Amino acid sequence: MAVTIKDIARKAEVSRGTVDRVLHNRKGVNAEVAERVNSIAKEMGFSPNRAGKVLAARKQPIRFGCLLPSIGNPFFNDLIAGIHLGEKELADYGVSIDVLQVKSFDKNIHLEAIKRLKDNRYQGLCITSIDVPEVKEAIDDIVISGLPVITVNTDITSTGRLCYVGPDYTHGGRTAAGLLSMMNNEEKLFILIVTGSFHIKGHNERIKGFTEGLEAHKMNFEVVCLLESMDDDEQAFTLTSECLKQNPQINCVFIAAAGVKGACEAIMHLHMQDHLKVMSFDDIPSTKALVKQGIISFTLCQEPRQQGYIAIQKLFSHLMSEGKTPMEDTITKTIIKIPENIED
Amino acid sequence: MAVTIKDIARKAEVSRGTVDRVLHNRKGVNAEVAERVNSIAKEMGFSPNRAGKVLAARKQPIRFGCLLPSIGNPFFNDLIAGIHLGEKELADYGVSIDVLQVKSFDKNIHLEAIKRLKDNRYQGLCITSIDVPEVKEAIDDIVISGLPVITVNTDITSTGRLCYVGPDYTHGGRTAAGLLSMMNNEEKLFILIVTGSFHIKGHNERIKGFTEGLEAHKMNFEVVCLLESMDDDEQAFTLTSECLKQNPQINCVFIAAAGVKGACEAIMHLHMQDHLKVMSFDDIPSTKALVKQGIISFTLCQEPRQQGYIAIQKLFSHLMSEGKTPMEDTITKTIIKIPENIED
DNA sequence: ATGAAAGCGCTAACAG
DNA sequence: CTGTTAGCGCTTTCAT
Repeated sequence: MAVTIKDIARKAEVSRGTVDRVLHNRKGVNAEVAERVNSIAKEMGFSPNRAGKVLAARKQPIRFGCLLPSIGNPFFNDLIAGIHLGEKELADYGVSIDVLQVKSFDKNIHLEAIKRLKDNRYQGLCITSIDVPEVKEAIDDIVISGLPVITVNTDITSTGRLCYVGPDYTHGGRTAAGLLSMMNNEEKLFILIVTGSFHIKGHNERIKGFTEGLEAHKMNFEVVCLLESMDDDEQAFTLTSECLKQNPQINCVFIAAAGVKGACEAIMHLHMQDHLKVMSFDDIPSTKALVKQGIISFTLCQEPRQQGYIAIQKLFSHLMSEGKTPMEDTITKTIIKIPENIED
Repeated sequence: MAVTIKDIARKAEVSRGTVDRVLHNRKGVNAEVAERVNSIAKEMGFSPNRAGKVLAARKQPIRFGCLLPSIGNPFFNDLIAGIHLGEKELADYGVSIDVLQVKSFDKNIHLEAIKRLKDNRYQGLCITSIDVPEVKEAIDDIVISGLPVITVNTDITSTGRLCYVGPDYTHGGRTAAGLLSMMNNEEKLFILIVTGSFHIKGHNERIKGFTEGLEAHKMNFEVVCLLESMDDDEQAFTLTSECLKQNPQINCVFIAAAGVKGACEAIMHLHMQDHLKVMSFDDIPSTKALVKQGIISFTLCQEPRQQGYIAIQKLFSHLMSEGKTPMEDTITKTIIKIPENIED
């Protein structure tokens, strides 16, 4: 049977209340007593019982807040589903979650949203934002005020955030290169890269991983064009169409971000799908359909649902352990999807 | 705030004890009262609070038993790790787990092990066994006695088991065919299939999925040999060596079960690795190494860790909800692993 | 500064 | 047949 607060109290010859005070570093305990209780607790290997904590805490339910740039971006649907799964599983423990959705990556919108979350007195935050100095400052501000913050999907580096939960973008790019190298029969690759934005680190890392991977495999390749779709399908359609027309030698399209549907429509419009190997990321419904149709050879996913779910679980764990256990980053897997396993 | 037993008691004008009795279908309650309480509970949307249940149940800790044919089969290491992860997460709720490991698939050994589990008064069982009549009977026997049973990794069909947690073997084979079709440049495939046992359904389903998948892709192929390794590396080595020597036209090896290392050693011995596409299942350490070396083109994994973890979580959920929520099967994903993402 | 007691939701034991 | 009570581990409040 696990050791409880009562056991410690008995051994230390104090009351349960005192033990509780010591364990939470609350003021008003004699230093010697505190020392004694602490060492006994450690010695006995005490770890608080979740069920007990949760039950006692029911009077003040736990609330988490999330910030996601998810408006107009179906990728986040699965991530949000993961968040809600976590909420459901923790409902018995009094946890409820608010998701604040914003549109795109405008710095001021994000700063304002973060401020709103801060003012809303949550017990924990879960944030996908942009890695710029102002946001970093805002995050650190929150962390200093004692509120735990987990970054999701996109890290915000060098801040006091608890941990990061999300993909390794470079790894995704490298995996695409690895698969492509297995599929290619020594003919030279003329590659069109369609990225989302030159200013988003994850997109750049995917491209870097991809080209580095091709080099590592000693592939004979040339990047013919590098287009910026601004994660917009129309933009992707227009730019891809033009590029393909002007560069008929292209035999491979690497879509590093959103705009998958637009780029693929351009390809289909020009009836080039049979002569092109197309790779993409994520599996939003339109991408799924394109994989099933065989337009896209494969798409790489990075467990969006798990990202949301794990982030919530970690916030809760952190609260339960009062931050005494260090939090490690969780890097989600790179999942290869082809027509056969896209529905998994 | 969620509705509690107390709320129901007040509304039904009975005591909490009575409500508890009704909710657990215990004898000794006036039929009319029971009816009233039940309808009020339903109406108010009552669902028992886990934390409360768990705390109250601490006097009689929960014990689960598992049966795995894991001795000498490293595949099960990850599955066991998943079981222990579940145990760790539920430790606060008084859950502990015994894993009974047996060697191979001998019917009598399994029957005896199942008997031992039954006699051991667990609150739930998690079983990987063989789908034969005697085992079915033994399982049904246990289920009838009121003990929930979940089948893991290999289903035991048409029994009263709660649900199955594990892969879809056919799907795995079909995915292998899909990937192979993407990698192949129209030359005819001469295929050697190395299976584990002709009597294990999962192995047969993988082969069926594979050949059906190749047909669906209109691949030009011929199965030259079909070998039975008995999941043994030495056996696999010997048979594969002979077959490859006698059939030099073979350019593709499909390893449907264990024996991966043996088969690959035969290939390397004959220096044929550069002329063969090799596919396998699972990612035990030796298989991982072979993928990284490039001997195996890809290996397909079916989330062994998740299988163990989910099975335990489901058993616990079932206990917590007193079996009032129906349990659905969980089919694990088919994960494609190539050198770049094998460590994920 | 510390102890005592109540209560979170649920179940089990006892009392009628 | 049903109500009452105690207690699981923990936190909080009140009393000392």
